[in-house]
Parts: sequence; C-alpha cells; structure tokens
Amino acid sequence: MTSKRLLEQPRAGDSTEGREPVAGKASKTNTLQEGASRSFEISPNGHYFTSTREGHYIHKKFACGREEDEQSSGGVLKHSCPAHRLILNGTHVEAWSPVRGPGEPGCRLPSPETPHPHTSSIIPVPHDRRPSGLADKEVMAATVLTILSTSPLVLNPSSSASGADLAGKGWKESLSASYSSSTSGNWSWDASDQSVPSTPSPPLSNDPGKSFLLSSQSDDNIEETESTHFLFEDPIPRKRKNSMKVMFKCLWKNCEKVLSTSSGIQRHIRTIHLGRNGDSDYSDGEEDFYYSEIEVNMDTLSEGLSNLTPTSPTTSGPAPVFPVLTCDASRSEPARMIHTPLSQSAPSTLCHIRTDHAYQATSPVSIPSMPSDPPHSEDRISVSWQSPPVIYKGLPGPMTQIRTVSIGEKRQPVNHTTVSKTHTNTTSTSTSKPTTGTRKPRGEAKKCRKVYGMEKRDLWCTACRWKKACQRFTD
DNA sequence: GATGCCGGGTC
DNA sequence: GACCCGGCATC
Repeated sequence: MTSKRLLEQPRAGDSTEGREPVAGKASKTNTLQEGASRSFEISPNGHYFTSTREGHYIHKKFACGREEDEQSSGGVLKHSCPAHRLILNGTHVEAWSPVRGPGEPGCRLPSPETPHPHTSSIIPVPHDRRPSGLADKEVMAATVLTILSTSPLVLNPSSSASGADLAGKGWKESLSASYSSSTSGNWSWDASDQSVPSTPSPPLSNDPGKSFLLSSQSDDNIEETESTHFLFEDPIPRKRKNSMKVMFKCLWKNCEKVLSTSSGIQRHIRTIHLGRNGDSDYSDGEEDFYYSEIEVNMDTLSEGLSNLTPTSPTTSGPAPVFPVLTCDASRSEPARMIHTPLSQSAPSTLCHIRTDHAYQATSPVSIPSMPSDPPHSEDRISVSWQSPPVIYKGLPGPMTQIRTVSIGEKRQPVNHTTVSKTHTNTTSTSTSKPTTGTRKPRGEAKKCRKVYGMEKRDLWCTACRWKKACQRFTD
C-alpha cells in the first residue's frame, strides 16, 4: 500500500505522470524520494510558498492524487503529521507542530495501511501548502486581507451568518462543506480544497469535473473560489477536519460503490470494472481514474443521516454539514452521467464553446455577400447572442460585413444585440456605435459610380444613389 | 482627392 | 419606406 501511495502521489499533480511511478513500485524508498522531488518540481513553490494561491494550487494537485490515505495521513489540513514536516520542511516543523500536535487525531488517521515513516516523507507537499506556523498564518492573513480588499465577496463577511444572496449560493455550498460542524480547525481553505478538486480522475465527480473545467478553461475561476474560501475563513472560526473521513467512491457508471480505503476501491474497480484479477497486486494505476475520494464528516454525518434536521450539529453550521456529503454525491453523479471515465467533463464544455466561437466567427463572414438578403441576416440574428464577433473587434472584417447588410433594417438589430452583450463584458467605450473601427474595407468590385460615372447617375442602383452600399455590384 | 458607404435626417 | 446627405474610412 505504502508503495502504491508513494507511486501514486506523483500522479496527483499530473494524471499522465501518475502512471509512470507504478512501474517503479519495486523500490519504495526511491520512489518516494522521487515522488517527493517530483511533487516539488511539479508544484514549484510547494513548500516554500507562503502565498495562499500557490499553496492551494499545490494542495489541489495533491488532493487530486487518488490516494486518500495520503491525504488522511498528512495531506490535507486535517491530518498533517509533524513528522512529515520535519522531513520535508525542516524548520517549519516546529511552527507546525504547535498547531498540529502529534497527539492530534489527524496524525493517527492513517488507515491501517498508512502511516509509515516513508509515507510521511512523501506527504510533504500538502504540508507545504498549509500555513503551518504563526508566521504562516500571518502571511495568510495578509494574503486574505489583500484579497478581501479587492474581492467583493470579501466585503460580505456575513456569509457565515446571513449568506442570503443568491449569488452567494454557490459558495455557500462550498462553504457549508468547509464549515462542517466540527470545531475550529486549520485553515478553511484546506477544507475548500478538499471539497473542490479532490479527485484527480477526470471523469469523476462533479467536483473534479468542475475543477478540471475550471482549470482548463481558466485558472482564475479556481483561484477565485479559493480566495473566496479564504476570505470567509477569516471571519469564521477555523474548522478542524479531524472528524472528516475520506471515503472512496467508485465512479464507474451506475456503480455507487463506496469503500473506506483506496486499495479497496481500486481492487473493486480492477476486478469488477476492469475485469482484472483482483488478487494480483499489479496495477497500472488506471483504477485511480475511476474512483474519487469523498470526505465525510463523521461527526455530523452520522447525525445528519439519522435525523435530517440541520439543527443538531455542534457548532456554527449544522446545516452545512449535510451539504458536504450531498454536494459531493450530487456533484459526482452528474459528472459520471455525462462523462465516461477518462474523459474530462471540461473538454466537452470547452468544445462547445469553441464551436460557438467558430460559428460566430464564420457567420459574419457569410453575411457580407448577401447584403440584400434579409433572411440571412435573420438567421444570423438567431445566433446573434453569440456576439463574440465583437470580441474580435480587432478584426474589422466581420464587423464591417455585418454592416454591409445595413440596407435592411434588420441588420441593426443584429448588431445591436451583439454589441450590447459584448459591451457588457467589455468596456462601455467600444459601445453602441461600431464606429469607424468596424468599418469594412472598400469592396473590390466596381460600383455604379465607377461604372456609369456621375453623368449617368440615373443608371446607378438606388443604394449607390443614396450613398449606401452598392447593391448592384456587390463584392 | 475620389470613392464607398454608414448613420441619420427629412418627407 | 424612399430619398437624401454629412461625414468618415479607405484607396
């Protein structure tokens, strides 16, 4: 088990990488070291970064690792063992230990397989992320303050109390997750981490899927989320994750299997879904992709399950506790439904977007040729919401072409729609008027004016006569 | 400067 | 909607 963990760890950061380690099973120690070094490499700032973001990011990666054990043992905030710190961080150890006494449950956590000294050595990554000592906390606080100053969310410390805003709803969920009934803990962001990206496996749960999407689409989103968590945490008492238990849920389609150990779930996947010999220890790591870790707050969970009443839980957020489980479950569900294993949910979304963009880009082009054709313009209109063309503002072509249609009134509506939407995102400056920038280049074809000359103006097409785009000699 | 045509005004 | 034109961009 340990060896596996070790091996797996590297993967946490990168799914592709993850597999390599497997081969190296033979030498645990070496593997470990390698894994550790790798993790460092992968997450450049890992240990040394005080910045929340960095840490968080790293943490995420780590969390992604299939190895729940790792997390439990030292990984996530909850279960960090001082020992790990010592090995990895050296100086940090001391600072850390006060926070997390060796006696803490977190250290013990490790499942039967877990806590080997070796394992601890691997774990380092997570530790780094966390703010360990007071100094770290201070840094964190500073970071949080900074974030708060810029973020609107921060402005609403009430989140914990009121949190009435719909907009905040999304977060609340996450928050609720983080704010389990458990008492004070370490940094909430850790919790958020867990809730967010926990699983590395692509197809998996929503969380992972979302996170993946986010990551692929834009890191900012993730960061925002993280920052948000941070913010909240400040005002709110820190929750302790010790009570959290990591469960492994099989993500295989229509399979709800949940096991308490990664090895168990892997075995399950290997035997049941992959049709491999369960007994054989051999694993290429593929199983890792088919299950996700789920954190369960044992304290609240039991209560919550027994009575669905949110009131019971100890501290601040009884209700939130439930959400944790629910969220995970619900999230994972959709992801599974939509995506097959190994396929990331994100990609699909991305693809969709891209398609849209492409479509948008093309549609405008076609327009120019049929300026007089209202129907076409209409068609465009339907798509118009995609306005993105405006985004491409840099390109005069599209815009101009759209205008070309101008002869028909319809054209304007289309433009308008596009503009309005686009502007929302962009600046007000670009605005209502397409203005000059959008103007299309002059058509190559000769126009009535040139063909007939000023003398025969009566031969011109009406458009030319009206100083509109020539209808007779279109480009 | 000539040309093309957008945006807007008038009827 | 037809007609016209100021004004701007492009050539």
